[in-house]
Amino acid sequence: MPWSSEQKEKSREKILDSAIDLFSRRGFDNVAIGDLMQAAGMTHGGFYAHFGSKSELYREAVTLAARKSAVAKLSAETLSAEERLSKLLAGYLDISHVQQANPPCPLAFLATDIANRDGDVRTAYTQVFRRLVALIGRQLPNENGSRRETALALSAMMIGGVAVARALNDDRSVEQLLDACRKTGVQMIENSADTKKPRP
Amino acid sequence: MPWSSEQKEKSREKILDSAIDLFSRRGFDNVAIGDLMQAAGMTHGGFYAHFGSKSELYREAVTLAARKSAVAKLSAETLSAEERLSKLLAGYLDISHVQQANPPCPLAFLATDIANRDGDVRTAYTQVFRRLVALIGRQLPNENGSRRETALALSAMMIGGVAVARALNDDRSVEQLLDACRKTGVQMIENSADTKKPRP
DNA sequence: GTCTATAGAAAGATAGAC
DNA sequence: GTCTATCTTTCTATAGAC
Repeated sequence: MPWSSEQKEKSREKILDSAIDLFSRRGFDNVAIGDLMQAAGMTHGGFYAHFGSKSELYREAVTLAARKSAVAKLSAETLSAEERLSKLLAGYLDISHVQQANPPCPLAFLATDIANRDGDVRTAYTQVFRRLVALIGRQLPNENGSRRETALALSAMMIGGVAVARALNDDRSVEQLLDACRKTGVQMIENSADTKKPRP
Repeated sequence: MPWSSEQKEKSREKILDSAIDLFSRRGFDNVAIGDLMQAAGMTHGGFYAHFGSKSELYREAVTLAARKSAVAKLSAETLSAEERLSKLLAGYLDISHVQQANPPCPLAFLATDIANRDGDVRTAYTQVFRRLVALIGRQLPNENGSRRETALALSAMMIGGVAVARALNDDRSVEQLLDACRKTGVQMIENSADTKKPRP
């Protein structure tokens, strides 16, 4: 790649990184192109050399955020299924994730924000969600046919837990919520291992 | 109440109803005062005779939405604990709720939207969340000490399920997600009834 | 209390210099 | 490719007539 193109690619990545951070933190509407570009070390005029519109950037940012999130990193590590699930639960439902210390999961940080838009961003979100469900499903024990069901419900609880925690105004409630979701998540995984039979 | 004040109260309620509907549908930033007032049958100039600012209306709308939601209505009906829980799960995680056919639950529709703001709106959201958790907790069997834990996790799953469903672009995925959350919710309630003992 | 009109600010997108 | 400057639209909030 020639030097000029290499520089362009670097700028583009900087914009995307700023976008992931700022969109997650404030939502689509509360981030101006000027904010994004300033965070990327440029001025607002240069934006359109990289992206056709703010919405287009949003779509790309959602997809990239998923690839950069702690969840994705976990999928690369060599771990047993149990370990991976347990790390996923603990890491996702952690206060540091809620406070966006780690690269955030767009599913939780942008859920209702994306519901308010149309078109490509929602398709991107849907793909990211499907991937999370599939990842969780693969780690679950497969003694019965409810793996996908458990994976879906577990995903909803994790995403909901973090999304709600971010909206709450009270630190104690946040900790209790995260803790409850972690513990219940473990139980859901254990129950998924049992074959389904009527209770004694 | 004199007639004039009575009329004012009626207008105020119309604005609040429009606010609940439109904020839930589009989020805070994508609703203009003009939209709200038009939906309420007035023009934008009259808004400030009723509310000091758009944010103030948002706070009031969140609280009122909780009181008007299907969840609140359920708490008034005379039902057994099991029936109430089962109706709550089924009604909340229903496609008609996701599509906002019923009065929507602000916890699910506004979660990340509210996380992006500060101050009073988040306090209102926190209160509404606490009330949902308390309502669910009261219906759960109390054989062990995990009622609050289950109530928190169940709330997170319900809210997350609806919030994610709203963002998804694919009807089949939405139905599967809602179905999985309903079924898993029932299991969580059943497990909560068991005393906690090591599995055989 | 509700209307029309408007002030004032912000933001998305474009133009043109370098 | 990035800059500054600007066009244009949109929106919150206010002013003043009725």
